[in-house]
Parts: sequence; C-alpha cells; structure tokens
Amino acid sequence: MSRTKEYDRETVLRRAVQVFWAHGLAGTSMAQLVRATGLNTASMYQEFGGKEQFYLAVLEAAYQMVYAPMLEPMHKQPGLVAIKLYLGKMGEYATCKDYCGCIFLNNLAGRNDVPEPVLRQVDDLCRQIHQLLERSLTAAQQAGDIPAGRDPKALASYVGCFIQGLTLFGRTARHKSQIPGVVDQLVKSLAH
Amino acid sequence: MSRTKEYDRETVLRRAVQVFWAHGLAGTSMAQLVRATGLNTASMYQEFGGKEQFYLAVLEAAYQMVYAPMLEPMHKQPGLVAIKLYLGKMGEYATCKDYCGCIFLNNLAGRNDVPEPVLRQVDDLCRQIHQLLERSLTAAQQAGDIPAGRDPKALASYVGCFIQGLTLFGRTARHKSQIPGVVDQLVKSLAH
DNA sequence: GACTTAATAAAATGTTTGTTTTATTATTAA
DNA sequence: TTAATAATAAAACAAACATTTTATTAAGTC
Repeated sequence: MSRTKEYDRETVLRRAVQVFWAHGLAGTSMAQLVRATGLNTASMYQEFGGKEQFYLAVLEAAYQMVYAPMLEPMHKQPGLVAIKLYLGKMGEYATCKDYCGCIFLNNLAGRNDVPEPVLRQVDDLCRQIHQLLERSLTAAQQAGDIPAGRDPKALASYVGCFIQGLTLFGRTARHKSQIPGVVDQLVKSLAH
Repeated sequence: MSRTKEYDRETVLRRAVQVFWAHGLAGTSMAQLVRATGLNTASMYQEFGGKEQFYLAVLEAAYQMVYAPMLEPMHKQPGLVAIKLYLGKMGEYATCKDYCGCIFLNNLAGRNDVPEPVLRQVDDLCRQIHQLLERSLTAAQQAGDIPAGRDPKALASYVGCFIQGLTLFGRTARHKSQIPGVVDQLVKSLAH
C-alpha cells in the first residue's frame, strides 16, 4: 500500500510539548520543532495541519501528561486534603529547576495576538480548576475543616489568584525559594 | 546649524509604552512603533538606538508614569494603610477595561529569550516592591495592626505572590470581576 | 515485477522581521 | 547666499518566518 511512518506521534508530541512550553506559541519556530522532533516539515504539516493546530494538540497533551494527574485528588476525594495535595504538588513543581510556568497561562502575558481557540483552552482550564476548588472547599466546610462563615466561591477565587501568582513566582530565582513558605501560609489562611 | 526635530521625545515614549505594553517586546514590530509614534525609522534608531534599547527606555517611562505613583504611599508612610492603598490601586488598575498585565512581569511568561538587561529591570522592580512591603509590614506590626507572631519577610512574599497573581487575573473576563473580593480577603488575612 | 499510495527529503515561495543606506529636506552660522 | 549640520523620507538589505511544492523513497497489492 504505502510507506510506513518513521516517527511515533506520541514521542513527537512529548518533545513538542517541551519546546512549546519553554518558548511559547509565537516564540517557537517550525524549524525549531523540526529539529526537536526529528520529523521533517512536510510530515509535520501532514500530521498536525499547521503551527496553531500543532500547538493546540500540544496543549491537550500537556494537560493529560501534567495537569490531569495534579488535579486528580480534587476529582476523586474533594476536601481540604485534596486541596493541600494539589497546592503541594503545584508548589513543588514551580520550584523545580527549569520551571517554565503554566503552558496555558503563559498565553495571557505579553501578547495580545493569541488565537481564539488557544484562549478558549486557557479559559476551560481556569474554569475547571475553579470548580474543583469550590467543590473541595464546600466539602471541607461541611467536614468542619473551614469556618462556616466563609464563602467557598470567593475562597476558590482567592486560592486561584495565588496559584496564578505561583506560576510567575517560580520563574525568578528571587522568589523560587519563597514558594514553600507562601504555600504554607495559604493553606493555613484557609482555616481562619 | 541643523534641522529641528519634528517629534517630542516624551510624546513618542508615551505612545511606545502603550504599544509595547500591549504586545510585548518580541510581539511588537518596529514598523508598528513607526506607525504609532509618527516618527520614521531612521529617527527612531537615531533617538533610541535599537529595539531592545527602545524597550528599556519604555520600561523606565512606564515605571515613572504608572508604578512610581502606586508605590508612593509605601515610600512615604510605611504601614498597613499604605499597603491597603497600594493593593487597592493595584486591584482597581487590574480591573480596568484594557488591562494588559504588568509590563515588567509580562516578560516572565511564555518566552525564554528575554534579553538580560530586561530581566534585570524586572528583578529590580520585584526587589523594590518586596522591600517596600516588608518595611510596611514591619511598621504595621510595631503599630499593632498585625499580630506579633508573624514574620514580615514571609508575609511580604505572600503578598508579592498574590500581586503577581493579580496581574494574570486581570486579563480574563472570568477572573476580573472577582478581583475586588480577593483583594479584600488578602487585606483581612493580614490581620490574623 | 509493475502499479499505487503515502511518507519523506529538499528546494522554493512569499512575507515579515530588524536594521542600514541613500537622497532629500530644513535649519543656522558664516 | 553659501556651507555645514542634522533630521527626515524612502528605498534597500539580509535573515527568519510559516507554508507549499517538487522529487524521491519505501511499502503493500495486483
């Protein structure tokens, strides 16, 4: 019938995630991706359709590889423990050596020409995280881990704001070292 | 002697601030700047030296125009009131219609090819804000506005992380509306 | 082994980029 | 008025960009 592919889609995606995550959509060139993935230009357009669509596939892959596992505790066992686990993972991840922030949120800073479909993905992730936080906070409140007077919705936004702050904090040597302490304070402030 | 300039340096800088703030260093083209400022290519290179140096001049101008006024209260009257004023201004600013985040922090997201001098400016601002926060928090503690047991340094990082979160929060319609609420919560959490 | 199909390699395309160069214009001192 | 100086306007430059096209190669079916 026809010639067999020399590349493996998942391997290619994994490598593309690294490059796109480090340099962003506009900051990554197709030539760079060709170099990093090993496949040639024609095959890349054949497989992914174009730069933007390639990036969208990369966002999806990054979500499955990195974000889904982090959010799992809040999915399976909503409550204060799940939130603590999530924040701990986030903090730990943001402290790692070559941290490049959040591949989704990175699209919100510095550029105003981000394609609509990309912004939609960013928004989807934000909404999902907010809902998970709110659900876990509500459960925590019912369990008595959080004072009855507080509003889970408002509290979820509060935590969400910190999380977004962490994605920037982790990018400067100055702030990196402060992350564990900040996460600790946030967790404690939930109980007040 | 020679021909007189047809442009005013400050006016040009003001307009360049808008463009660079909205699209970032890499996302702004010299042609775009020529269009927005009115002066031609040659004059631009004559006056500013090149894209990167132009951007550095823009950072300085943005600091003088926007950041210095916001930080003034913490400079002149360190204390809880100054912090509240600063956070209020920040929150208000981040809620405005065409908010483009922090022109300094925007350099930390999405790209890894930011010139060294730019990163230095970003770091300088971060350090300054941290010091101002720490000083105000220490004063607030001595005035009895903040419990004696808390560490002003750690607290300053906590507030700093939150502020960085705000610069991303203000960029999505979903989170914009939550800003006044989260700022309120932060202010209250300082007193616990 | 010839034919078909699709995956490659490599060159080419047309646009945009930051920057430089050449020509022209306006201003003042002599 | 002329000469000198520097600000403009406009063209030119090489490099990088995303994408398309043309040749070439490998694989399975008849």
